[in-house]
Amino acid sequence: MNLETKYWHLHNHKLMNVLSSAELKEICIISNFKTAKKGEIIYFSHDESSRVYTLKRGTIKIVEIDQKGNEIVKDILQEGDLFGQFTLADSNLDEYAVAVSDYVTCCSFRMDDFEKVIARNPLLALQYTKWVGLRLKRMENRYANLVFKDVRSRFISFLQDWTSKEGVSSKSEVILKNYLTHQDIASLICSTRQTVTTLFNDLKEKGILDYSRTEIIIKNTAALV
Amino acid sequence: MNLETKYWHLHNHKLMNVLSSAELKEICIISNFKTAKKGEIIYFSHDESSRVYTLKRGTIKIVEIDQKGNEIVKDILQEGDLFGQFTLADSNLDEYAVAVSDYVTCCSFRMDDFEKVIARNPLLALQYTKWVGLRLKRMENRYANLVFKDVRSRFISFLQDWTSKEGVSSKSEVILKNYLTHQDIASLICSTRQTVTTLFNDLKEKGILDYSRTEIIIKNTAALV
DNA sequence: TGGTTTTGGTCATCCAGCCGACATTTGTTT
DNA sequence: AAACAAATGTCGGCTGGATGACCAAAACCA
Repeated sequence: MNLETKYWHLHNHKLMNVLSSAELKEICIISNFKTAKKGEIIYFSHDESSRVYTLKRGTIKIVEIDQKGNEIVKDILQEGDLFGQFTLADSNLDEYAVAVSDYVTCCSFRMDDFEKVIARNPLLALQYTKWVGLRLKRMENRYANLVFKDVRSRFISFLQDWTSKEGVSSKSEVILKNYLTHQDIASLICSTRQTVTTLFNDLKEKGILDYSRTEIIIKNTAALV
Repeated sequence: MNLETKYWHLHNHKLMNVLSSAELKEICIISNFKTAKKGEIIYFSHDESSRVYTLKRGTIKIVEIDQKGNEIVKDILQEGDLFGQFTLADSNLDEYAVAVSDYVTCCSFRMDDFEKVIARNPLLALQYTKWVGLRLKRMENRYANLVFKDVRSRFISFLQDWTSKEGVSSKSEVILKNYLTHQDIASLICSTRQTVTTLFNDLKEKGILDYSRTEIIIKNTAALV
């Protein structure tokens, strides 16, 4: 089982199990709910004091900005994921979260409160620690990808990951609901819009996939190597 | 205070404080001590079951290897740092640790045992999570650096970080004990040996620094921008 | 329904920095 | 001290993929 898959399982089961315990409900009373439509900004790291968010529904992207205003899409998150100041450490990088789908719902609470609950609940602490550890591993993976692989390989691993997470099999094909623009994908794999477009068309010509603005159909999963 | 500095303080004070508590001593009884000379490999991620190491003395480098055998220097660690399987999650990347200085001493314990202690000591868990969180932030920083900055800027930030961590002021200069080869530095900033050499000589010509195999003298800290 | 914005498609240009190749210097071994 | 190994210097050629420019197609909106 690869790392991404593990991550998926973990955040969807283990952490959420603990998070839905009585202790967490206590937090959720003091928590805020927020809803957003496509394109709306849900959170901006400089706006407020440390908060953690859980994504209840929908898809969002986390965008990171450096001092000079350059942006990269750092992550695409789905139901069950955590975001915000969850590392308990602040940084010199800003980030914000934007709704990518409609009907995004999330719930947030103050890190202080979360910390208190953690301090009283060792199992949650352990779970949470593991969760942060996985995030670190994921990041290390991305870093290694960027260092070792060329754009084409990064693009293909990206498609593979995406497929294994959200792909829906149908006959011999796998279908992905596409809520990302070429620009988004480019940013995730650290490339440019134009290059991503070219790669898509290249794979299309080779009969490996088909795509439109709304969906991506992987026709030949095996050839995606 | 910048991220690197915070990290420095944290790992040198907060975590170590907790780690030296009674609970940790308990772990340390079942722990192994290891010593190594320059060039010796201390740990290899595939060799053994999950262990965590604390570096008691000396300097080591962590080298990461991907499936194809490519290597990058992931980190340079000093006294007080943790390494090994500390994320509680395994990965598809291998890594090993090599002594960079002589007289490296470290102590290791099984992750299982550490987990047990964490499960009984929520405060330690919190502290530990913060520590992992900092590592994550550091990694995110490196990633952003790689994406946004060119080699020259990365080289310069590297020197700045190094200086702020280990620089010794003397008159108007700052002296760094140099235990890294150009190859090591290249790998840390994701470049090549040749480029690093060129950059060193460029800064030397501009009167910003002087260097030999044993030390680096930053003559003009301000110009290092 | 027509105009405006966003996204996708294609191409020619260009350059940072990698790569290979080789020389020189420093350190280490026997 | 000779022989060897490791680290540093230097250079020219080469290329992946960024950049900018411009157009076409969808999607959105008034």
